Amino acid sequence: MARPPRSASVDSRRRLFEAAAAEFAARGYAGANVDRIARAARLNKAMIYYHFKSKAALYREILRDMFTAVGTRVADVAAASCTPEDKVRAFVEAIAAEAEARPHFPPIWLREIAEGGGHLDAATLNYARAVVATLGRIIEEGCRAGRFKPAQPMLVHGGIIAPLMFFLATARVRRKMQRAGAAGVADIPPKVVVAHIQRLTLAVLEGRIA
Amino acid sequence: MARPPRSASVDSRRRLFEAAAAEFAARGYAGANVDRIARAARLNKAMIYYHFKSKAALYREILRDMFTAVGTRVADVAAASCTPEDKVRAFVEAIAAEAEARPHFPPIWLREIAEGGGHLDAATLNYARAVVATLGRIIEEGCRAGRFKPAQPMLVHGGIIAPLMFFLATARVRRKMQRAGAAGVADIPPKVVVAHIQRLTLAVLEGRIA
DNA sequence: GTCTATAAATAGATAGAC
DNA sequence: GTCTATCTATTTATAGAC
Repeated sequence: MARPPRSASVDSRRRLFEAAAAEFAARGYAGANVDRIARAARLNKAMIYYHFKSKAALYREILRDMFTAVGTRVADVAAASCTPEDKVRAFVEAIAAEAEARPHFPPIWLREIAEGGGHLDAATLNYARAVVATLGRIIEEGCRAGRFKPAQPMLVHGGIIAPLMFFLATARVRRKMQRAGAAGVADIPPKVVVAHIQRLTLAVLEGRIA
Repeated sequence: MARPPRSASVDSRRRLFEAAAAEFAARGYAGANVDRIARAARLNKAMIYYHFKSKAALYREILRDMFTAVGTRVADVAAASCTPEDKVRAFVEAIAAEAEARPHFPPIWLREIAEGGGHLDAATLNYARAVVATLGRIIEEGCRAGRFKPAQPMLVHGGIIAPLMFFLATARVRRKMQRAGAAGVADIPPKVVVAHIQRLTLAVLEGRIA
């Protein structure tokens, strides 16, 4: 006996959300086309305006989803009871995991950086801010424990997310370059990148790179 | 006695090029508006089509200018006669210098990454490829001299340009976050970032981060 | 070389039927 | 909730005068 089907609209809303995320990732906010989004979701334009207020509102919802997911996840990391070193590793791992769960995440994040955060409303900007602040607290804790040297949280944060987003977002271009003849450019598994960034970050925090 | 004025069109072409670079950096390819570009250059739309074939061709020319500038500059670095360590430092410095000379450079580069290099024609893609290859040769040289451990050129390259573009491109967002209350987020001078990345890269190549 | 005016296409948003 | 049809604004691109 089949379970009573949930309202079809819940599903169509989710399909539109997914399709929109993919479209915004591939073409950016301005380049995205609501008609194409609707068709990718096997629906039509009008349904976007039924479920969302506008193209801009739809985009903001995707941004909020992204940044709140990362924000709450790293907050959990900071609250855990383990060494500062493990928290740093978990911090990197957490961002990578959220990014891998959402393939559209890295391109959209990169674009928002390029845009100067023009599409971020105050609340979402706050979540982005909180991520850096969380890392700052982990660093402080490590300093108090005598394991880390003091460091600018923003500098460390950039050192983590920039290469992470770069490698996750460039998988496609790198394959393109590989086909064009560059050797050993494409086959760098995410695991390797994450491990590399974890080691790098700890080396910085422990003052081993001067 | 005034020098005979060069043809006015040379100047108007350059003005359009500059205005276009700024527009593409701020809004991306799709978000850019040829009318706005023309007005920013104190000219009109028709002049864009007089000097350039199309919006797409204009954009491609900006990309080519960017990547050829970096490509030839790092080629000089690799050809210099100095230690591999100094070449690595100069490599980072060279990219930073070209990026600082063109404020539109980091945002556009970030967007191209996000886009998967969709706007890069074969020739320009080749220049991007050449930059990585050049770094690869510097690494090899260091390995032969027994100073570097073998490393994936692409991994090292990403570790350089990702944080570099990130910090140069985020100056604006970071100021926005600072105004919203985050402390010590905005005031990281480019010099500090470059020095940090130079040390980081050398630590990786010398096998000091494992 | 530079301009105005306009053609032609595209895309965000809504009305209204079912 | 979902669709078709359409309105309206925007925008790339060109024609043609000066």
